[in-house]
Amino acid sequence: MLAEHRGFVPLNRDGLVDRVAKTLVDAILAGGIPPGERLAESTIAKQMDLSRAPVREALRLLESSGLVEYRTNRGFFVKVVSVTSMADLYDLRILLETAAIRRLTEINADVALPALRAQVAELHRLAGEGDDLMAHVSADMQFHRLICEHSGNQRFLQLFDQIANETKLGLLVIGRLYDDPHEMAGTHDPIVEAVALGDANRAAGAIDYHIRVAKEMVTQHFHDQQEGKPE
Amino acid sequence: MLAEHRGFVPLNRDGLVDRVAKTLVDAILAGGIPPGERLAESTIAKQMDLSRAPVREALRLLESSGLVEYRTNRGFFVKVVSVTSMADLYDLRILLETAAIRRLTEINADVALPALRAQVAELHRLAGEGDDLMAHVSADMQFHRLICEHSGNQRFLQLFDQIANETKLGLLVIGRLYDDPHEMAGTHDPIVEAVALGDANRAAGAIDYHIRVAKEMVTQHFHDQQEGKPE
DNA sequence: GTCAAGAAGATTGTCGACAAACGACAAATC
DNA sequence: GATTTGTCGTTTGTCGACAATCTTCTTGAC
Repeated sequence: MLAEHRGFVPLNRDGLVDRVAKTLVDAILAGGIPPGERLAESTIAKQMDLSRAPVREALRLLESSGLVEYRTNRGFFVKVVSVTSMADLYDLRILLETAAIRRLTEINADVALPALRAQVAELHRLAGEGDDLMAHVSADMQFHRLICEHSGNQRFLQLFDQIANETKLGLLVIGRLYDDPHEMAGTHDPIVEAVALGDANRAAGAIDYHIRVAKEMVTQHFHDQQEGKPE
Repeated sequence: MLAEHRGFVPLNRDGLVDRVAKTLVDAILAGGIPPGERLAESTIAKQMDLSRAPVREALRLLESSGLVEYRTNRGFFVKVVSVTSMADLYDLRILLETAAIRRLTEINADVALPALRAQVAELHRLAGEGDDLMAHVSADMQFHRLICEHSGNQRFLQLFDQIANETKLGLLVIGRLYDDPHEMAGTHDPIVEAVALGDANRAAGAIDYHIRVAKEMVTQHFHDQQEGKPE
């Protein structure tokens, strides 16, 4: 009953809001909609050939995952990522993931270890494959998600999912962190090894270091960019 | 109850969704709507004398603060608090607040200390005042909120606000944790003292202990209740 | 008496329309 | 010329109606 002409229209009636949200997330993360850009409800609705109601709800969803900002009577905007917001985000991730991997190592290592190893293998496979930035970032995040998933605390995973998209956005705004994707994949090895040894402290230290390095690179890139174009 | 039709103040229509949300939060936390209860949009809309649209948005807001659960095609329900969800929540709070108070002590103690002291004084004042459970819980949470607020990481505060209402809901479902409200107020003293000394480790240890004790009491209460009525 | 299929009722999902608010630009005032 | 005021087009805010879906109750077969 709904026409499927235009653009990238998802068209099963089931879970429409979720599909609209996903479409928007993909568009934002693909760089199709730059940070700061306004997201007019009627424009999106027209493009997807549906009414504003589901679009509005989808945008509210994106808001709670931090990709989008809402201002009363002004509408939704793609969130602008600043160096401090990214630094704060990485500090939170350090908290979350060190705690998660501690628990994982202590109570769930045998189940989690194969999954982590498989994901690292996937990272190396992708590294040999090509240089699809989005794919590398997603696979990296999936590794970190696995850690939260197997932490035994559902809320850890929930929190991770809440901040994952924003992290991705930050990484994609920056571009490439590592010149060699194999090097990036390799930075995960010490974490897995520590888990394999059953050494929770070492695992926590390894992931702390891993994320801390990433944070430094990210903040460095931001400073470079700001100097590059001081507007 | 609401829907100010009398008088001439229809200009105050600004932030309607927020006001609806607040009304609902108050109702839930006051126990007016028990956990598991369905929140029918049209019923609420009728009671507040407005249409379903703003009600729906308000409910989505509550969802992101964890007070309410949404199921596709079934609607919104007041979230049922379980012993594991509460335990997970308290573990997350331990993570968050130990880190927050570390940072506070190291970089912001002089500004934060007066605020913390004032809040403890307020706790004691309320303890002498009477036994309004909701007031005690709110004042307690405000103390913990101050810690996140002065942590220097905006995201810590954001996360705290996200889980604060759910914590309150859990506490109110249980009822009273401490027999003597003065005792409850007193448990905050070691935290403030450690901050005053500028000892971040000690402060972190103090709040870790503080929250851990609360967690034990909460889980204990839940187990007692479940035994009481095994359904 | 139990169970399944289906009708009836209630609730959510989506829509198009209108009202209110905002932002930009033109006109008026000093 | 600078500031204020007025107007207009665009976008969000809210609404009532209808379609799709779920729940409950009825009915009938076994």
